[in-house]
Amino acid sequence: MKKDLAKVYDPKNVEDRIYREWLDKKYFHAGTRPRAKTYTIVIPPPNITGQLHMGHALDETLQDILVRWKRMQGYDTLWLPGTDHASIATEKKIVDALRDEGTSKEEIGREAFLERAWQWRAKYGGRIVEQLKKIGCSCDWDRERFTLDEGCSRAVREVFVNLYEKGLIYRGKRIVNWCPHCETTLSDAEVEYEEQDGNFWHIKYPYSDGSGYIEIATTRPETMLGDTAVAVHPEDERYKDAVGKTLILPIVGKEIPIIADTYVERDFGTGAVKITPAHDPNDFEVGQRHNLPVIDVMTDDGHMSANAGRFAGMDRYECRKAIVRELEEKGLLVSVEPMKHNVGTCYRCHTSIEPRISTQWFVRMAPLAGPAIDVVRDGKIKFIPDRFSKTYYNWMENIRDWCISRQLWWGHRIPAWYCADCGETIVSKDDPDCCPKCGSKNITRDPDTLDTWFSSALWPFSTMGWPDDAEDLKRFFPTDTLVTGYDIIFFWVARMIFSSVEHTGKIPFNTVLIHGLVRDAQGRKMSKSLGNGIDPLEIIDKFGADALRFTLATGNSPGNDMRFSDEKVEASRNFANKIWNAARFVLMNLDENEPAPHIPDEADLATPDKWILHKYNALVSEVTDALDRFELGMAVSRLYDFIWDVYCDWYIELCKTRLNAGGKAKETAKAVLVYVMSGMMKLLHPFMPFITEEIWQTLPHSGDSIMIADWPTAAEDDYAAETAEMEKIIEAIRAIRNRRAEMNVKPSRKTNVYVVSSSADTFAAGAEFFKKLASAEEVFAGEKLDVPEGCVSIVTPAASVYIPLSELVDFEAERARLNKELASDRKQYEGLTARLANENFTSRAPAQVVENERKKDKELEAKIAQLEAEISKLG
RNA sequence: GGGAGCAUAGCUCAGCUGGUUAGAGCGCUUGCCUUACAAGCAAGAGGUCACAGGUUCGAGCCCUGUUGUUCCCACCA
Repeated sequence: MKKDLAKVYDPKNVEDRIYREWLDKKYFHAGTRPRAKTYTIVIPPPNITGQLHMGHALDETLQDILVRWKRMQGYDTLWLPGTDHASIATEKKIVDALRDEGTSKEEIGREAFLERAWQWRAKYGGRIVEQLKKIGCSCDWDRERFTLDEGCSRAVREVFVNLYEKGLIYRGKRIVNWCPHCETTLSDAEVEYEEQDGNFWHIKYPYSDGSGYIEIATTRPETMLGDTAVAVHPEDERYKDAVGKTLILPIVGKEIPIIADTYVERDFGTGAVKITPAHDPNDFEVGQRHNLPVIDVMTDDGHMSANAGRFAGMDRYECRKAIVRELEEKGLLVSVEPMKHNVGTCYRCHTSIEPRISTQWFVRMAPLAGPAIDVVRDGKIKFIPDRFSKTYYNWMENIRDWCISRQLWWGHRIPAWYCADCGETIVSKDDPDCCPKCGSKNITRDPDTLDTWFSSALWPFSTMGWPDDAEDLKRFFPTDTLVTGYDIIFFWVARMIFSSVEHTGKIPFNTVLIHGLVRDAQGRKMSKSLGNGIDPLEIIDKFGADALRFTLATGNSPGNDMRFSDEKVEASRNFANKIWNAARFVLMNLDENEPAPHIPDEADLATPDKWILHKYNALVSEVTDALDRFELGMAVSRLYDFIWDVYCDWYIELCKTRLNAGGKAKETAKAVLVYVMSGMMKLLHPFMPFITEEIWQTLPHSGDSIMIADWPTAAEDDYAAETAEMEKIIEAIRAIRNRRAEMNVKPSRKTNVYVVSSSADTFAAGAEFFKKLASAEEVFAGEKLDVPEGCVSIVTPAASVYIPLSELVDFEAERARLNKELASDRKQYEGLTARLANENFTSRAPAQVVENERKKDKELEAKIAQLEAEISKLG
């Protein structure tokens, strides 16, 4: 047995070695307990472009805690890992690389481009996986998946074709969110709104007949090049006679009608709205109602198109300036009103979105949303905390059709072909070689790919072999817990739910554990642009993975953000070190060939043993209950308190005398120390896997790894009486220390201790503890006792304690102190007595509560009597 | 415009279904190198639980309102 452990715990000597052992022994592998119940988590697949950031670290830590805990409870546990192809982000990396090489994706062509992307994935896609391993993730790496691998791709195609055949996927011309930088559409969820300073330009639109003008206001003057009408409210008195007349569109010079539509708000702006059907969703609808022409004045990359006439080729913002300048020159600009407004931006590159007419593929959401709402409403899927179900309902109930086609190459290519001869659209699971309608070979495949989130939406079942009736799917699907941040509910969680319900007829998971964001020490979001991100790997390097995990688990309550700072990790590191040293202490008292952890014969147990076992049993149920409720932060802080305050600060100290004494007493103390320490390590293992394994392996143990050890179960004990006795002693020791500290008595100065108490036997039996922990020379205990003159008196509910320090006693101060304590106790006693006299309280409060109050009342009564006696002794 | 969260010690936060005198970490004060640990030990100071009402025998916790703050959704050009 290895006992010469270093004084300071060094994670670097431990973590990688232990992780490798776990891997070698295949402990992460699922499916090895065929008769056990399953517990399954699928990882939220990190992007292959990604570097592990603090958000991942939190997310993975929480998942690993759950998975390790369930594994120890005997479940056949699967944590399925994998990565996401992240179409936009990855494509951008490749495009950038090509640009640096002086070429472009168009130049090298689709096939070569995809080859590059796969190379890129091979090179960098594994990086994040290695980083997950550093934090100790117990994923089943044999089942690692990728959203663009063969199986996932087959599922995507199956789903697309099924939905198309059911009429739930359609192709249509709609206003979409267009990112001019990424040059693709985005779904509504992928647009982030930012408040920006802008202007409200008021412009004159003259009547064609020369009878004056209508004033309109716009925040995007460049779009006027695509105006095809001006709309007013049908009941607006001001424009009653204008409807039906025409205006001359300034700069363009073309005639446009004035139409009436209830969409217009009379009270806003001038009450007249320019209608640009190609660049605004509302205008598009107005245009549909009034059969207006649709003129797209922009290009894919945010420049003005040929439809913009002489402005063609100009950047959209340059064009805006040019238009305003020209309006001003022509005297058509009435005013410029500065205003803040929300501008939609691309969630990847934060370029302003251009609403734009386009023919795209959409998922019809209304029929999918209903059943997806029901499974949450019926309690089949639970959000933790529950308030996020409201967020979910709100989104699902108001959802619009989902634009799923992307003008990208890296992704799942849409399985649709168009026949050049008859115009047929062919959507098929297998690539067709001719048009099934007219037989023409002249068919071309849609060039677009699908939204990345379309494939992630299938993740819980596409990774397990669906649509086949695969073994894993049968055994591990539906999964159990999904752990993710609240920022991703719409993108992913909601879409997994409706996809799974639609395609498998089952819920994808029963519980969604939502966590918040990890912020910096000032509470700011960690971001690249702010440069305030903290690299988890650096933290691991500096403090160890266990310390990082402990910090993330401790600071976290479901759904809430947390602040991260080095100081917090330091505290966690110190805790790891504390455990390490406690283990060192236990180990240095052990002999060769100690038996495996066990509880000694009850007859041999000393009071502190029964006390710690009683508290340990309570701990086991508290920790397990907290985990059952997904209160991981609660569970881990209970462990922290027990290990540090109960086991280290008290139990170890209480054992020292017996350990020195040797013999049977030592054997018993050792056994209980080992038993409780081993149990604590098991309870802590999900949170701090490395150090607990290292210590568990060093302690006597049975089995090969703490990872597959049995999760402790709380034993029934009847040690309540001994526990109460021990607490009396501890209380008295604390009181003595307190008095000595107040009087500045050095620990090295020993004094006799006299304890007068009705529980004198308890204190007599605890004499060794007073000697060891309260600087006692000799301990005298009795129900009545001859106490020397000139003692300091210390009153606890259970005892009056006297220590002869006459020369140090300031009798005036002593009297004042006792009186102060008496006053405070009396006040409390009166409150209690009043409460107990209240019929309303005694009859309505639970019996247990009343009982506790009575007990407390009696204790206080006794203590007050003692204090009064002491005061009168002082004269 | 709609919805949600937060407000507890100097700082960061716990406080589980309402039940003694509200806790922790960090910081601060005092004393200790007590043969596991100075990344430690012992003791201590510090809070009218944002504010105002209400329900209750009892409220940090439940209800109503107010203030401050953060976030999400919607997007009147």
